[in-house]
Amino acid sequence: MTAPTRRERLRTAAVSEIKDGARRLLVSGGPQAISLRAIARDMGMTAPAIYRYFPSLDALIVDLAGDLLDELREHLEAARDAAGAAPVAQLAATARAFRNWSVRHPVEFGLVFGSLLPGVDAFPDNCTNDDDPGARLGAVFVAPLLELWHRSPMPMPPPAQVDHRLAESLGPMRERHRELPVEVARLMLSGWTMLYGLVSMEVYHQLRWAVSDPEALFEAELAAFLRQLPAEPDTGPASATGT
Amino acid sequence: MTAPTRRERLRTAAVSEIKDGARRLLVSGGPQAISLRAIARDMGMTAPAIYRYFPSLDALIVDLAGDLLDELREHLEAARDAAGAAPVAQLAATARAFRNWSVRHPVEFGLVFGSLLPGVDAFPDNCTNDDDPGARLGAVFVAPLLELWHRSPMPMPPPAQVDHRLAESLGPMRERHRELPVEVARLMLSGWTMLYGLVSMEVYHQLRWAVSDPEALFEAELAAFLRQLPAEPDTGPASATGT
DNA sequence: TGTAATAGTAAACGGCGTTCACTCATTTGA
DNA sequence: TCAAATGAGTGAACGCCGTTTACTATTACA
Repeated sequence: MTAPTRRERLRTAAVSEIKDGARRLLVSGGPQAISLRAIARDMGMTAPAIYRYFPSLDALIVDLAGDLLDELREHLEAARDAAGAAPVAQLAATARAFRNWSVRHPVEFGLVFGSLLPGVDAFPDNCTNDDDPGARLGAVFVAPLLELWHRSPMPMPPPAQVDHRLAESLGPMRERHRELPVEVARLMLSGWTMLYGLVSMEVYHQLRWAVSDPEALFEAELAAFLRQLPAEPDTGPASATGT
Repeated sequence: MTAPTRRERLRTAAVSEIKDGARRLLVSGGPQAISLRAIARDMGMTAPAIYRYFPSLDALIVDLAGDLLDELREHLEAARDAAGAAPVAQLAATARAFRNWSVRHPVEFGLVFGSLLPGVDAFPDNCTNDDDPGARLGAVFVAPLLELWHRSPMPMPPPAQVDHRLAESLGPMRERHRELPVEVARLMLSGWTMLYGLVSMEVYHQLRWAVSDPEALFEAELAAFLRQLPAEPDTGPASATGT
């Protein structure tokens, strides 16, 4: 069970070579440019050979999208872990990392988050599945917010102020993260919406009519969001979110 | 100059028949399903004939996207005009109309706002061109906000609180709408980002992990945004935003 | 009435996803 | 050890696709 057989090694190597080729095509020519024949050509193979590894082109693209999502999540987690123990600093670092990756990988961003994937309804309707792109990324943001809440739950708006209908609607999220207060859930979703919207518009060049420096807008909105959070109690002398 | 010639009538009829076919294919099978051959087949023609009307498939799709954007804008303007004269009610109606159209036309939404269009960098980089999708829609929201400001400019945060770098970055937007105060610009962008992000995620099914009733979240965020605005001074007896 | 522009066709080129029948090397098990 | 089974890869073919080219009617106009 431990050592992969020779066949298995070759197989995984082929799979990743296929995905590498697909990503290269994606980056250079957009999602439309991904073609089995081109991938096979780059590998010195014929197109039907790829069907030994993926049942269809769409399946390959969905698989690639999943990999990209993992890559993004690891990027975020690395930034969070490098930001120290203060939840607010972690949140800021994660948000900045999300923007950085997206701006640097616009086509990949479009594949993961943009429109409904080529194969009609791609990312499945698993309401309660961890494979959801939003869910897996959301979790990275939920953790620091939740810790912040545990440290000083005061300054959040009281539950009564959260609309009853909204509170009921937050069910799926609070099932996933047990003991997540409604106010924290609402705050998290509000911040995530802002982040997602801002980065989407920047990546798709839909902010150029309004703003010449998208990073300035991003930093302003990020600061406005962090201002809603309680100050950290025990971080020590200078809680630099700095620069 | 006034009456279009017979040829012109036939031509515009053919153009709109082509676009109708393209949209039908778009709705039923996504952007990938739009093909010149299928359109021509539906029209009882051959594919090359379409080249008399559009220089390429990509050009046709870009043109269609422009039409969809106009349709959306007219939908918003109709909702705004039906909401009475109160700017806050107009804003609320416009935002709800944006969500309604998008949810009812998810594929069209994806074509207009999603990812970078099929033909690489589709919507051109006209920083100062009115054809920008964000710009044309943004204008619908700017007007009521600006009028609200003129009625009672008090409750906005003072200009000093708006970051200097952000203020400079808002140049393009403020050139387009003359005499638009920085605070109003910032508030408008903040609301538009929220609206765009929320609707995008709902349309692309990226909220299902968190929320069972997206409309509840939408209404909550909309209410939170409107709460930032000053109360209207002179609307009369009951300024019902109601139902 | 004759000429120029216009709308359309048929055929062809190259590219695409996918299927099918086939070969060949590798692994497996008696 | 040797035969059977499995896996990887090929080549040909089918039916799509966008686009170009040469060609034919039809319409508009002077």
